Amino acid sequence: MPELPEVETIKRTLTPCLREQKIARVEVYHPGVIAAPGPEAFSRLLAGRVITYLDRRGKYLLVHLSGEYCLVAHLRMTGRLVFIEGAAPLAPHTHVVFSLAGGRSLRFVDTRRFGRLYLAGEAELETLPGLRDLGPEPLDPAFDARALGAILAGRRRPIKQVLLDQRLVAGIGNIYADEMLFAAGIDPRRPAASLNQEEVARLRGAMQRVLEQGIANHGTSIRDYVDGSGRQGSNQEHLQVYGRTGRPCPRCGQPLERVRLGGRSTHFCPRCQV
DNA sequence: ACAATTACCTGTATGC
DNA sequence: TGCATACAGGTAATTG
Repeated sequence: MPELPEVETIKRTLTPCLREQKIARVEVYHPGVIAAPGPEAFSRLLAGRVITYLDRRGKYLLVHLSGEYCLVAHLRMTGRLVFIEGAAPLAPHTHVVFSLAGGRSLRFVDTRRFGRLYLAGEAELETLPGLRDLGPEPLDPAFDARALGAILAGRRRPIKQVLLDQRLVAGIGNIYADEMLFAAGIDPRRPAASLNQEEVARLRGAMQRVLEQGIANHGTSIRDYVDGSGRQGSNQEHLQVYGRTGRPCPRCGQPLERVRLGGRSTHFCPRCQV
């Protein structure tokens, strides 16, 4: 499930394939995945535009286009954006095909159809619901312990739920939230405001380390995630707690536990995380 | 203003 | 074997 490191990896793998490519034609096989504008306008407005560069904001992928337009993608759970070299048959659940020159294409594939594509003018990007209310980028150098402390201050919700709230910090999902709280040695159920200064500093460091490791490993492929070239990442081999209920804690050997927090399964070590 | 809950989706795993 | 059910979870919308 694409979180910040996965979307960053997709951005990096797609960039050399898509830069300066012209979109010749757009086929929409499932209109429901186009959030805005309507599916016909989506195709019509995209045709003929040249991809200038790719960007990421939180879990959103931004494909900047000539003529001050931008294609925005959110892959949610099972969405994939993959670059295809030749005339390969359409994979099941292919909902949109962006045809490029020379038989190449960019394809949006999403089994569960949670993912959404938006086309917007550059000027209206800041007003897109979702993008508009995103919190700061956790890998921004400006995101220091003081910035994190300000976000946590006065919040009584469990720290994990605060980390998952995209309006407070952008890009963190269920897997990396569990991993960074383990790395910081903090119980995911603790009220956010109960963290002292030292714990906030530790968490901020853990957030950056865990996200950077995820990017270095090209993302976590547990079920569906693949990068822009269709390749899996390797970070699933480095997970310490996520999906490891009952197995020994890598630090102390105590069996890892799972609880439900805000409807999400939450994995942690009852001894190391206090 | 904030917090908790539900709808959206389908493939996979599990229980009987 | 076949069927029903649970589960995965990010976000928008809804309810409290």
